[in-house]
Amino acid sequence: MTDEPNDLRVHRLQKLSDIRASGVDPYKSKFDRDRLVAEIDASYGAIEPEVHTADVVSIAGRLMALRRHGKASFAELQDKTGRVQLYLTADALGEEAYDTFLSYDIGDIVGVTGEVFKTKRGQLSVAVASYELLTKSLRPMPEKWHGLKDVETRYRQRYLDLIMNPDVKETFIKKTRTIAILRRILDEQGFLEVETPMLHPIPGGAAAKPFITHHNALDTDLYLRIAPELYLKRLIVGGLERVYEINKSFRNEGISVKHNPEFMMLEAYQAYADYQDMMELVETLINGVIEELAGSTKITYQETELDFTRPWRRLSMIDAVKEYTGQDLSFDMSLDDLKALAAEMRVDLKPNSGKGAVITEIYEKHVEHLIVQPTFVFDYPLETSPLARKKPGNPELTERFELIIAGREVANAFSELTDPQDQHARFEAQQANKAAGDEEAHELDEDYVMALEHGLPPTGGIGIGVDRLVMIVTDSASIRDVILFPQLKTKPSEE
RNA sequence: GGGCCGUUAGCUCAUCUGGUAGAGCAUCGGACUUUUAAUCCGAGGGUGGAAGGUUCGAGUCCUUCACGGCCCA
Repeated sequence: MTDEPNDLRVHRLQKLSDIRASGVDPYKSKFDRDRLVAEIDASYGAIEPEVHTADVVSIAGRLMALRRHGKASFAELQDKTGRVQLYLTADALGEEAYDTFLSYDIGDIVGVTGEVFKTKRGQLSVAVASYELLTKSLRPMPEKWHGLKDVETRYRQRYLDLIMNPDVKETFIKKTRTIAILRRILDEQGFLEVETPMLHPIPGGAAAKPFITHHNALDTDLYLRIAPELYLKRLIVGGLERVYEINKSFRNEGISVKHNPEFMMLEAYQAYADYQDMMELVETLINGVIEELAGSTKITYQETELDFTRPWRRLSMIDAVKEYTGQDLSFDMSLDDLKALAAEMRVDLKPNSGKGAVITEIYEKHVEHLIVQPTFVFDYPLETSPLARKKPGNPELTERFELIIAGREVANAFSELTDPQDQHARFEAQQANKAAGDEEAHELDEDYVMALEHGLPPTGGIGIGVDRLVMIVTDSASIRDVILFPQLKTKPSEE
Protein backbone atom coordinates (compact mmCIF):
# COMPACT_ATOMS: atom_id res chain seq x y z
CA MET A 1 0.00 0.00 0.00
CA THR A 2 2.82 2.37 0.76
CA ASP A 3 4.02 1.83 -2.79
CA GLU A 4 0.82 3.32 -4.17
CA PRO A 5 1.14 6.70 -5.82
CA ASN A 6 0.56 8.96 -2.89
CA ASP A 7 -2.56 10.51 -4.17
CA LEU A 8 -5.34 11.38 -1.77
CA ARG A 9 -8.01 9.81 -3.92
CA VAL A 10 -6.03 6.68 -4.62
CA HIS A 11 -5.58 6.25 -0.91
CA ARG A 12 -9.30 6.54 -0.33
CA LEU A 13 -10.05 4.11 -3.15
CA GLN A 14 -7.80 1.65 -1.36
CA LYS A 15 -9.75 2.19 1.85
CA LEU A 16 -12.96 1.68 -0.08
CA SER A 17 -11.88 -1.67 -1.43
CA ASP A 18 -10.62 -2.67 2.03
CA ILE A 19 -14.04 -1.87 3.45
CA ARG A 20 -15.74 -3.89 0.74
CA ALA A 21 -13.31 -6.75 1.29
CA SER A 22 -14.28 -6.80 4.95
CA GLY A 23 -17.88 -7.45 3.95
CA VAL A 24 -19.16 -3.98 4.80
CA ASP A 25 -21.24 -2.03 2.29
CA PRO A 26 -19.70 1.45 2.08
CA TYR A 27 -22.89 2.85 0.50
CA LYS A 28 -25.82 2.07 2.79
CA SER A 29 -29.46 2.45 1.85
CA LYS A 30 -30.73 4.30 4.91
CA PHE A 31 -30.20 5.26 8.51
CA ASP A 32 -32.84 5.83 11.17
CA ARG A 33 -31.91 9.08 12.76
CA ASP A 34 -34.15 10.53 15.43
CA ARG A 35 -32.62 13.95 15.97
CA LEU A 36 -31.13 16.88 14.15
CA VAL A 37 -28.06 18.60 15.49
CA ALA A 38 -29.99 21.81 16.09
CA GLU A 39 -32.54 19.89 18.15
CA ILE A 40 -29.80 18.52 20.38
CA ASP A 41 -28.44 22.05 20.78
CA ALA A 42 -31.88 23.36 21.64
CA SER A 43 -32.60 20.60 24.17
CA TYR A 44 -29.24 20.42 25.90
CA GLY A 45 -27.23 23.46 24.98
CA ALA A 46 -27.75 24.91 28.43
CA ILE A 47 -26.67 21.94 30.55
CA GLU A 48 -23.66 22.21 32.84
CA PRO A 49 -20.25 20.80 31.91
CA GLU A 50 -19.75 17.11 32.70
CA VAL A 51 -23.49 16.47 32.86
CA HIS A 52 -24.57 13.22 31.23
CA THR A 53 -28.16 13.39 30.05
CA ALA A 54 -28.97 9.68 29.70
CA ASP A 55 -30.66 10.69 26.45
CA VAL A 56 -29.46 8.48 23.63
CA VAL A 57 -29.74 10.05 20.19
CA SER A 58 -29.19 8.84 16.64
CA ILE A 59 -27.81 11.42 14.26
CA ALA A 60 -26.30 11.35 10.81
CA GLY A 61 -24.20 13.62 8.69
CA ARG A 62 -20.83 14.37 7.21
CA LEU A 63 -17.62 13.94 9.16
CA MET A 64 -15.98 17.36 9.18
CA ALA A 65 -13.13 16.96 11.67
CA LEU A 66 -11.35 14.17 13.45
CA ARG A 67 -9.05 14.80 16.42
CA ARG A 68 -7.26 11.63 17.42
CA HIS A 69 -5.94 11.38 20.97
CA GLY A 70 -4.81 7.84 21.44
CA LYS A 71 -7.58 5.82 23.05
CA ALA A 72 -10.09 8.66 23.07
CA SER A 73 -10.90 10.90 20.13
CA PHE A 74 -13.19 13.65 19.00
CA ALA A 75 -14.96 14.14 15.71
CA GLU A 76 -17.39 16.64 14.29
CA LEU A 77 -20.53 15.63 12.51
CA GLN A 78 -22.37 18.11 10.32
CA ASP A 79 -25.98 17.78 9.28
CA LYS A 80 -28.18 20.36 7.59
CA THR A 81 -28.73 22.18 10.87
CA GLY A 82 -25.17 22.41 12.13
CA ARG A 83 -22.30 20.55 13.73
CA VAL A 84 -21.98 18.56 16.90
CA GLN A 85 -18.95 16.98 18.49
CA LEU A 86 -18.65 13.23 18.75
CA TYR A 87 -16.69 11.62 21.56
CA LEU A 88 -15.24 8.22 20.87
CA THR A 89 -13.35 5.90 23.17
CA ALA A 90 -11.83 2.48 22.82
CA ASP A 91 -13.52 1.57 26.11
CA ALA A 92 -17.00 2.31 24.82
CA LEU A 93 -16.60 0.94 21.31
CA GLY A 94 -14.00 -1.79 21.71
CA GLU A 95 -10.53 -1.50 20.22
CA GLU A 96 -11.48 -2.75 16.78
CA ALA A 97 -14.53 -0.56 16.23
CA TYR A 98 -12.65 2.39 17.65
CA ASP A 99 -9.76 1.95 15.24
CA THR A 100 -12.14 1.45 12.35
CA PHE A 101 -13.87 4.75 13.05
CA LEU A 102 -10.52 6.50 13.18
CA SER A 103 -9.73 5.14 9.73
CA TYR A 104 -12.65 7.08 8.27
CA ASP A 105 -11.94 10.18 6.28
CA ILE A 106 -13.16 13.70 6.61
CA GLY A 107 -16.06 13.94 4.22
CA ASP A 108 -17.40 10.44 4.95
CA ILE A 109 -21.06 10.29 5.88
CA VAL A 110 -21.80 8.38 9.04
CA GLY A 111 -24.68 7.66 11.37
CA VAL A 112 -23.99 7.43 15.09
CA THR A 113 -25.93 6.59 18.24
CA GLY A 114 -24.93 7.63 21.72
CA GLU A 115 -25.63 9.62 24.84
CA VAL A 116 -25.70 13.40 24.88
CA PHE A 117 -23.31 14.92 27.43
CA LYS A 118 -21.17 17.94 27.95
CA THR A 119 -17.40 17.79 28.30
CA LYS A 120 -15.60 19.44 31.16
CA ARG A 121 -14.67 22.18 28.71
CA GLY A 122 -18.36 22.77 28.17
CA GLN A 123 -18.67 21.29 24.67
CA LEU A 124 -21.97 19.57 23.97
CA SER A 125 -21.14 16.14 22.58
CA VAL A 126 -22.46 12.73 21.70
CA ALA A 127 -20.62 9.81 23.29
CA VAL A 128 -20.71 7.34 20.46
CA ALA A 129 -21.92 3.88 21.48
CA SER A 130 -22.39 2.59 17.97
CA TYR A 131 -21.90 3.91 14.48
CA GLU A 132 -22.28 3.04 10.85
CA LEU A 133 -20.48 4.22 7.74
CA LEU A 134 -23.26 5.33 5.38
CA THR A 135 -21.34 6.78 2.42
CA LYS A 136 -17.63 6.63 1.74
CA SER A 137 -16.20 9.85 0.35
CA LEU A 138 -13.42 9.52 -2.18
CA ARG A 139 -12.33 13.12 -2.51
CA PRO A 140 -10.80 15.45 0.03
CA MET A 141 -12.80 18.32 1.49
CA PRO A 142 -11.51 21.87 1.22
CA GLU A 143 -9.38 23.14 4.06
CA LYS A 144 -11.09 23.32 7.44
CA TRP A 145 -10.01 26.79 8.49
CA HIS A 146 -9.96 28.91 5.34
CA GLY A 147 -12.72 26.92 3.72
CA LEU A 148 -13.47 27.14 0.03
CA LYS A 149 -12.84 30.58 -1.43
CA ASP A 150 -12.12 30.07 -5.09
CA VAL A 151 -15.13 31.68 -6.74
CA GLU A 152 -15.10 29.49 -9.78
CA THR A 153 -15.02 26.29 -7.74
CA ARG A 154 -17.75 27.63 -5.48
CA TYR A 155 -20.03 28.06 -8.48
CA ARG A 156 -19.07 24.96 -10.40
CA GLN A 157 -19.11 22.70 -7.36
CA ARG A 158 -21.77 24.44 -5.34
CA TYR A 159 -22.14 21.37 -3.11
CA LEU A 160 -18.68 22.06 -1.70
CA ASP A 161 -19.62 25.68 -1.16
CA LEU A 162 -22.74 24.58 0.72
CA ILE A 163 -20.80 22.12 2.86
CA MET A 164 -18.05 24.58 3.75
CA ASN A 165 -19.76 27.97 3.93
CA PRO A 166 -22.75 28.24 6.28
CA ASP A 167 -23.56 31.74 4.99
CA VAL A 168 -24.12 30.34 1.53
CA LYS A 169 -26.59 27.81 2.81
CA GLU A 170 -28.31 30.60 4.74
CA THR A 171 -28.58 32.72 1.60
CA PHE A 172 -30.31 29.98 -0.35
CA ILE A 173 -32.63 29.17 2.52
CA LYS A 174 -33.59 32.84 2.51
CA LYS A 175 -34.22 32.70 -1.21
CA THR A 176 -36.64 29.84 -0.74
CA ARG A 177 -38.33 31.64 2.13
CA THR A 178 -38.61 34.80 0.04
CA ILE A 179 -40.48 32.91 -2.65
CA ALA A 180 -42.70 31.26 -0.05
CA ILE A 181 -43.58 34.64 1.48
CA LEU A 182 -44.40 36.13 -1.93
CA ARG A 183 -46.66 33.18 -2.66
CA ARG A 184 -48.37 33.41 0.69
CA ILE A 185 -49.14 37.12 0.35
CA LEU A 186 -50.48 36.71 -3.17
CA ASP A 187 -52.54 33.68 -2.19
CA GLU A 188 -54.00 35.63 0.72
CA GLN A 189 -55.02 38.39 -1.65
CA GLY A 190 -56.90 35.99 -3.87
CA PHE A 191 -54.32 35.55 -6.60
CA LEU A 192 -54.25 32.19 -8.35
CA GLU A 193 -50.85 30.72 -9.09
CA VAL A 194 -50.69 29.36 -12.62
CA GLU A 195 -48.10 28.00 -14.97
CA THR A 196 -47.83 29.07 -18.57
CA PRO A 197 -45.59 27.89 -21.41
CA MET A 198 -41.82 28.14 -21.31
CA LEU A 199 -41.69 27.38 -25.03
CA HIS A 200 -43.15 30.23 -27.03
CA PRO A 201 -43.82 30.33 -30.75
CA ILE A 202 -43.43 34.12 -30.55
CA PRO A 203 -41.27 35.51 -27.78
CA GLY A 204 -43.05 38.42 -26.13
CA GLY A 205 -43.73 40.42 -23.02
CA ALA A 206 -40.34 42.11 -22.88
CA ALA A 207 -37.66 43.75 -24.96
CA ALA A 208 -34.97 41.09 -25.06
CA LYS A 209 -33.25 38.60 -27.30
CA PRO A 210 -34.54 35.04 -26.85
CA PHE A 211 -32.92 31.61 -26.92
CA ILE A 212 -34.07 29.63 -29.91
CA THR A 213 -34.82 25.93 -29.84
CA HIS A 214 -36.48 23.52 -32.17
CA HIS A 215 -39.34 21.08 -31.84
CA ASN A 216 -38.57 18.10 -34.03
CA ALA A 217 -42.02 16.52 -34.34
CA LEU A 218 -43.67 19.83 -35.10
CA ASP A 219 -40.65 20.85 -37.15
CA THR A 220 -40.90 24.36 -35.83
CA ASP A 221 -38.63 26.77 -34.02
CA LEU A 222 -39.65 27.74 -30.53
CA TYR A 223 -38.25 30.30 -28.13
CA LEU A 224 -37.54 30.01 -24.44
CA ARG A 225 -39.79 32.61 -22.95
CA ILE A 226 -38.43 36.05 -22.18
CA ALA A 227 -41.50 36.78 -20.02
CA PRO A 228 -44.81 35.08 -19.21
CA GLU A 229 -46.70 38.36 -19.54
CA LEU A 230 -48.82 37.82 -22.63
CA TYR A 231 -50.02 34.40 -21.47
CA LEU A 232 -50.93 35.66 -18.04
CA LYS A 233 -52.99 38.46 -19.54
CA ARG A 234 -54.78 35.91 -21.73
CA LEU A 235 -55.81 34.31 -18.45
CA ILE A 236 -57.20 37.62 -17.25
CA VAL A 237 -59.22 37.70 -20.47
CA GLY A 238 -60.33 34.21 -19.45
CA GLY A 239 -61.83 35.62 -16.28
CA LEU A 240 -59.34 34.41 -13.67
CA GLU A 241 -59.04 38.06 -12.61
CA ARG A 242 -56.01 37.63 -10.33
CA VAL A 243 -53.17 35.40 -11.45
CA TYR A 244 -49.47 35.10 -10.82
CA GLU A 245 -46.55 32.97 -11.83
CA ILE A 246 -43.15 32.57 -10.17
CA ASN A 247 -40.76 30.86 -12.46
CA LYS A 248 -37.87 31.27 -14.81
CA SER A 249 -37.53 33.37 -17.88
CA PHE A 250 -34.59 33.34 -20.25
CA ARG A 251 -32.82 36.16 -22.01
CA ASN A 252 -30.03 35.70 -24.48
CA GLU A 253 -27.81 38.54 -23.40
CA GLY A 254 -24.61 39.24 -21.51
CA ILE A 255 -23.82 37.87 -18.07
CA SER A 256 -23.03 40.32 -15.30
CA VAL A 257 -23.33 40.97 -11.60
CA LYS A 258 -27.04 41.54 -12.18
CA HIS A 259 -27.80 39.34 -15.19
CA ASN A 260 -27.99 35.58 -15.47
CA PRO A 261 -29.39 34.11 -18.71
CA GLU A 262 -32.05 32.26 -16.75
CA PHE A 263 -33.59 34.07 -13.85
CA MET A 264 -36.58 33.93 -11.57
CA MET A 265 -39.41 36.34 -12.16
CA LEU A 266 -42.67 36.92 -10.36
CA GLU A 267 -45.42 38.31 -12.56
CA ALA A 268 -48.86 39.13 -11.18
CA TYR A 269 -51.94 40.55 -12.90
CA GLN A 270 -54.98 41.99 -11.22
CA ALA A 271 -58.20 42.86 -13.03
CA TYR A 272 -59.90 46.16 -12.25
CA ALA A 273 -56.67 47.60 -10.89
CA ASP A 274 -54.16 50.09 -12.27
CA TYR A 275 -50.50 50.88 -11.81
CA GLN A 276 -51.14 52.83 -8.62
CA ASP A 277 -52.60 49.65 -7.15
CA MET A 278 -49.51 47.83 -8.36
CA MET A 279 -47.32 50.22 -6.38
CA GLU A 280 -49.29 49.25 -3.30
CA LEU A 281 -48.94 45.58 -4.14
CA VAL A 282 -45.20 45.82 -4.69
CA GLU A 283 -44.77 47.60 -1.37
CA THR A 284 -46.84 44.96 0.36
CA LEU A 285 -44.92 42.10 -1.22
CA ILE A 286 -41.41 43.39 -0.74
CA ASN A 287 -42.03 44.79 2.70
CA GLY A 288 -43.62 41.50 3.64
CA VAL A 289 -40.42 39.73 2.66
CA ILE A 290 -38.09 42.20 4.32
CA GLU A 291 -39.99 42.48 7.57
CA GLU A 292 -40.29 38.73 7.91
CA LEU A 293 -36.67 37.96 7.04
CA ALA A 294 -34.99 40.96 8.65
CA GLY A 295 -37.50 41.83 11.35
CA SER A 296 -37.33 45.46 10.30
CA THR A 297 -38.14 47.79 7.43
CA LYS A 298 -34.51 48.88 7.35
CA ILE A 299 -31.76 46.65 6.08
CA THR A 300 -28.13 47.07 5.16
CA TYR A 301 -27.15 46.33 1.61
CA GLN A 302 -23.44 46.51 0.75
CA GLU A 303 -22.83 48.87 3.67
CA THR A 304 -25.69 51.20 2.79
CA GLU A 305 -28.86 51.37 4.82
CA LEU A 306 -32.00 50.89 2.78
CA ASP A 307 -35.22 52.17 4.29
CA PHE A 308 -38.36 50.37 3.16
CA THR A 309 -40.73 52.33 5.37
CA ARG A 310 -43.90 52.93 3.36
CA PRO A 311 -44.74 54.77 1.26
CA TRP A 312 -41.65 54.64 -0.91
CA ARG A 313 -40.61 57.61 -2.94
CA ARG A 314 -42.38 58.31 -6.23
CA LEU A 315 -40.46 60.22 -8.88
CA SER A 316 -41.23 60.85 -12.52
CA MET A 317 -38.55 59.91 -15.02
CA ILE A 318 -38.17 63.52 -16.17
CA ASP A 319 -37.83 64.71 -12.57
CA ALA A 320 -35.36 61.92 -11.84
CA VAL A 321 -33.16 63.03 -14.73
CA LYS A 322 -33.35 66.61 -13.52
CA GLU A 323 -32.58 65.70 -9.93
CA TYR A 324 -29.62 63.46 -10.65
CA THR A 325 -28.08 65.16 -13.67
CA GLY A 326 -29.35 68.73 -13.52
CA GLN A 327 -30.59 68.38 -17.10
CA ASP A 328 -33.98 69.89 -17.74
CA LEU A 329 -35.57 67.50 -20.21
CA SER A 330 -39.01 67.80 -21.66
CA PHE A 331 -41.16 66.39 -24.40
CA ASP A 332 -41.48 69.99 -25.55
CA MET A 333 -37.90 69.87 -26.77
CA SER A 334 -37.35 68.92 -30.40
CA LEU A 335 -36.10 65.44 -31.21
CA ASP A 336 -32.94 66.96 -32.68
CA ASP A 337 -32.26 68.89 -29.47
CA LEU A 338 -32.83 65.76 -27.39
CA LYS A 339 -30.51 63.74 -29.59
CA ALA A 340 -27.86 66.44 -29.40
CA LEU A 341 -28.12 66.38 -25.62
CA ALA A 342 -27.84 62.59 -25.61
CA ALA A 343 -24.72 62.81 -27.72
CA GLU A 344 -23.28 65.38 -25.35
CA MET A 345 -24.03 63.02 -22.46
CA ARG A 346 -22.36 60.15 -24.35
CA VAL A 347 -25.59 58.14 -24.54
CA ASP A 348 -25.76 55.61 -27.36
CA LEU A 349 -29.09 55.53 -29.12
CA LYS A 350 -30.83 52.73 -30.92
CA PRO A 351 -31.73 53.34 -34.55
CA ASN A 352 -35.11 54.97 -35.06
CA SER A 353 -35.15 56.54 -31.59
CA GLY A 354 -37.90 59.04 -30.92
CA LYS A 355 -38.12 61.48 -28.02
CA GLY A 356 -39.33 58.85 -25.57
CA ALA A 357 -36.49 56.47 -26.39
CA VAL A 358 -33.90 59.24 -26.09
CA ILE A 359 -35.21 60.27 -22.68
CA THR A 360 -35.34 56.66 -21.52
CA GLU A 361 -31.76 56.02 -22.63
CA ILE A 362 -30.52 59.13 -20.85
CA TYR A 363 -32.33 58.06 -17.71
CA GLU A 364 -31.00 54.50 -17.87
CA LYS A 365 -27.42 55.53 -18.46
CA HIS A 366 -27.11 58.46 -16.10
CA VAL A 367 -29.75 58.12 -13.41
CA GLU A 368 -30.93 54.60 -12.64
CA HIS A 369 -27.71 53.40 -11.02
CA LEU A 370 -27.67 56.45 -8.72
CA ILE A 371 -31.04 55.80 -7.10
CA VAL A 372 -30.32 53.99 -3.87
CA GLN A 373 -33.44 54.05 -1.71
CA PRO A 374 -36.55 52.20 -2.91
CA THR A 375 -38.06 54.53 -5.50
CA PHE A 376 -40.91 54.22 -7.96
CA VAL A 377 -39.85 55.92 -11.17
CA PHE A 378 -43.00 56.58 -13.19
CA ASP A 379 -44.17 58.33 -16.37
CA TYR A 380 -42.39 56.01 -18.74
CA PRO A 381 -42.53 57.12 -22.37
CA LEU A 382 -45.03 55.37 -24.57
CA GLU A 383 -42.37 54.66 -27.14
CA THR A 384 -40.46 52.31 -24.84
CA SER A 385 -43.59 50.82 -23.24
CA PRO A 386 -45.47 48.96 -25.96
CA LEU A 387 -47.68 46.98 -23.58
CA ALA A 388 -48.65 49.80 -21.21
CA ARG A 389 -51.73 51.97 -21.21
CA LYS A 390 -51.45 55.60 -22.29
CA LYS A 391 -51.50 58.18 -19.57
CA PRO A 392 -54.73 60.16 -19.79
CA GLY A 393 -54.04 63.68 -20.97
CA ASN A 394 -50.51 62.94 -22.08
CA PRO A 395 -50.21 60.72 -25.15
CA GLU A 396 -46.39 60.58 -24.95
CA LEU A 397 -46.44 58.78 -21.57
CA THR A 398 -47.79 55.58 -20.11
CA GLU A 399 -49.12 54.50 -16.74
CA ARG A 400 -45.98 52.60 -15.95
CA PHE A 401 -43.30 52.54 -13.27
CA GLU A 402 -40.15 50.71 -12.39
CA LEU A 403 -39.02 50.12 -8.85
CA ILE A 404 -35.36 50.96 -8.34
CA ILE A 405 -33.45 49.74 -5.30
CA ALA A 406 -29.71 50.08 -4.85
CA GLY A 407 -29.36 51.35 -8.41
CA ARG A 408 -31.08 48.40 -9.97
CA GLU A 409 -34.44 47.69 -11.52
CA VAL A 410 -36.22 45.30 -9.19
CA ALA A 411 -39.79 45.60 -10.48
CA ASN A 412 -41.60 46.86 -13.53
CA ALA A 413 -45.34 47.48 -13.64
CA PHE A 414 -48.08 49.20 -15.54
CA SER A 415 -51.70 49.65 -16.22
CA GLU A 416 -52.06 47.13 -18.99
CA LEU A 417 -52.94 48.24 -22.46
CA THR A 418 -56.40 46.79 -23.08
CA ASP A 419 -57.28 48.46 -26.38
CA PRO A 420 -56.63 45.88 -29.12
CA GLN A 421 -56.36 48.46 -31.88
CA ASP A 422 -53.87 50.53 -29.94
CA GLN A 423 -51.96 47.33 -29.11
CA HIS A 424 -51.83 46.36 -32.74
CA ALA A 425 -50.55 49.80 -33.68
CA ARG A 426 -47.89 49.62 -30.98
CA PHE A 427 -46.74 46.24 -32.24
CA GLU A 428 -46.49 47.67 -35.74
CA ALA A 429 -44.38 50.54 -34.43
CA GLN A 430 -42.13 47.95 -32.83
CA GLN A 431 -41.86 46.14 -36.15
CA ALA A 432 -40.69 49.39 -37.70
CA ASN A 433 -37.99 49.62 -35.05
CA LYS A 434 -37.01 46.04 -35.72
CA ALA A 435 -36.76 46.77 -39.42
CA ALA A 436 -34.54 49.71 -38.54
CA GLY A 437 -32.20 47.40 -36.67
CA ASP A 438 -33.47 47.24 -33.08
CA GLU A 439 -32.85 43.61 -32.12
CA GLU A 440 -34.86 43.94 -28.93
CA ALA A 441 -38.00 45.33 -30.54
CA HIS A 442 -41.17 43.57 -29.47
CA GLU A 443 -42.56 40.93 -31.82
CA LEU A 444 -45.99 41.28 -33.35
CA ASP A 445 -48.29 38.75 -31.69
CA GLU A 446 -51.60 38.58 -33.57
CA ASP A 447 -52.89 35.82 -31.35
CA TYR A 448 -52.46 38.06 -28.33
CA VAL A 449 -54.25 40.92 -30.08
CA MET A 450 -57.10 38.54 -30.81
CA ALA A 451 -57.30 37.76 -27.09
CA LEU A 452 -57.52 41.49 -26.40
CA GLU A 453 -60.32 41.77 -28.95
CA HIS A 454 -62.34 39.41 -26.79
CA GLY A 455 -61.99 41.95 -24.01
CA LEU A 456 -59.27 42.37 -21.36
CA PRO A 457 -60.74 44.10 -18.33
CA PRO A 458 -58.84 47.03 -16.89
CA THR A 459 -55.77 45.35 -15.42
CA GLY A 460 -52.67 46.20 -13.47
CA GLY A 461 -49.62 44.01 -13.79
CA ILE A 462 -46.22 43.72 -12.15
CA GLY A 463 -43.03 41.84 -12.69
CA ILE A 464 -40.52 41.43 -9.89
CA GLY A 465 -37.00 40.17 -10.43
CA VAL A 466 -36.87 37.62 -7.64
CA ASP A 467 -33.12 37.05 -7.81
CA ARG A 468 -32.43 40.77 -7.52
CA LEU A 469 -34.82 41.03 -4.61
CA VAL A 470 -33.04 38.14 -2.93
CA MET A 471 -29.69 39.86 -3.55
CA ILE A 472 -30.93 42.81 -1.54
CA VAL A 473 -32.45 40.70 1.21
CA THR A 474 -29.29 38.61 1.59
CA ASP A 475 -26.80 41.45 1.05
CA SER A 476 -25.31 39.66 -1.96
CA ALA A 477 -23.16 41.64 -4.39
CA SER A 478 -23.67 39.36 -7.38
CA ILE A 479 -26.70 37.58 -8.80
CA ARG A 480 -24.47 34.50 -8.98
CA ASP A 481 -24.51 34.40 -5.22
CA VAL A 482 -28.27 33.90 -5.20
CA ILE A 483 -28.45 31.35 -8.03
CA LEU A 484 -27.34 27.88 -6.99
CA PHE A 485 -25.80 27.03 -10.33
CA PRO A 486 -25.08 30.26 -12.19
CA GLN A 487 -24.28 30.08 -15.87
CA LEU A 488 -20.57 29.60 -16.57
CA LYS A 489 -18.71 28.50 -19.65
CA THR A 490 -18.40 24.76 -19.81
CA LYS A 491 -14.98 23.57 -18.93
CA PRO A 492 -13.42 20.29 -20.02
CA SER A 493 -13.58 17.87 -17.09
CA GLU A 494 -10.36 16.97 -15.33
CA GLU A 495 -10.56 13.24 -15.87
C1' G B 1 -16.83 43.63 -27.52
C1' G B 2 -12.85 46.72 -24.54
C1' G B 3 -9.69 47.52 -20.05
C1' C B 4 -7.58 45.70 -15.53
C1' C B 5 -6.60 41.54 -12.21
C1' G B 6 -6.17 36.37 -11.26
C1' U B 7 -4.94 30.89 -12.39
C1' U B 8 1.52 27.65 -8.12
C1' A B 9 0.29 20.71 -3.74
C1' G B 10 -6.54 18.32 -2.24
C1' C B 11 -7.62 23.53 0.18
C1' U B 12 -5.69 28.60 1.67
C1' C B 13 -1.55 31.18 0.21
C1' A B 14 4.07 32.52 -0.34
C1' U B 15 8.28 32.46 -3.75
C1' C B 16 12.45 40.87 -4.13
C1' U B 17 15.30 42.33 -9.76
C1' G B 18 15.10 35.24 -14.43
C1' G B 19 19.18 30.59 -11.47
C1' U B 20 15.59 24.34 -11.64
C1' A B 21 9.22 25.78 -5.89
C1' G B 22 7.88 26.64 -0.03
C1' A B 23 4.42 27.07 4.33
C1' G B 24 -0.10 26.04 7.04
C1' C B 25 -4.13 22.86 6.92
C1' A B 26 -5.33 18.11 4.69
C1' U B 27 -2.87 13.09 3.72
C1' C B 28 0.48 8.86 5.38
C1' G B 29 3.58 6.48 9.72
C1' G B 30 4.35 7.03 15.16
C1' A B 31 3.02 9.05 20.53
C1' C B 32 -1.15 10.63 23.36
C1' U B 33 -8.30 8.56 27.33
C1' U B 34 -11.89 15.48 27.61
C1' U B 35 -9.74 17.72 22.61
C1' U B 36 -11.81 21.60 19.69
C1' A B 37 -7.46 25.73 14.00
C1' A B 38 -5.41 19.75 19.57
C1' U B 39 -0.13 19.01 20.34
C1' C B 40 4.62 16.51 19.44
C1' C B 41 8.12 13.43 16.12
C1' G B 42 8.77 11.68 11.10
C1' A B 43 7.30 11.17 5.71
C1' G B 44 5.20 11.68 0.95
C1' G B 45 2.79 15.01 -2.31
C1' G B 46 3.72 19.96 -7.84
C1' U B 47 3.97 18.67 -16.42
C1' G B 48 3.67 26.34 -11.65
C1' G B 49 -3.98 26.98 -16.43
C1' A B 50 -2.42 25.56 -21.95
C1' A B 51 0.72 26.32 -26.23
C1' G B 52 4.58 28.92 -28.42
C1' G B 53 8.81 32.48 -28.04
C1' U B 54 13.31 35.11 -25.84
C1' U B 55 17.48 33.19 -22.84
C1' C B 56 23.03 29.20 -21.12
C1' G B 57 18.68 28.98 -17.88
C1' A B 58 11.50 30.88 -17.39
C1' G B 59 6.59 30.01 -12.10
C1' U B 60 9.12 34.81 -12.98
C1' C B 61 10.02 38.31 -19.41
C1' C B 62 7.10 38.34 -24.41
C1' U B 63 2.91 36.41 -27.63
C1' U B 64 -1.49 33.68 -28.29
C1' C B 65 -5.34 30.88 -26.17
C1' A B 66 -8.67 28.89 -22.12
C1' C B 67 -11.28 29.71 -17.63
C1' G B 68 -12.68 33.04 -13.67
C1' G B 69 -13.35 37.98 -11.20
C1' C B 70 -14.10 43.36 -11.34
C1' C B 71 -15.11 47.72 -14.28
C1' C B 72 -16.83 49.78 -18.90
C1' A B 73 -19.84 49.46 -23.60
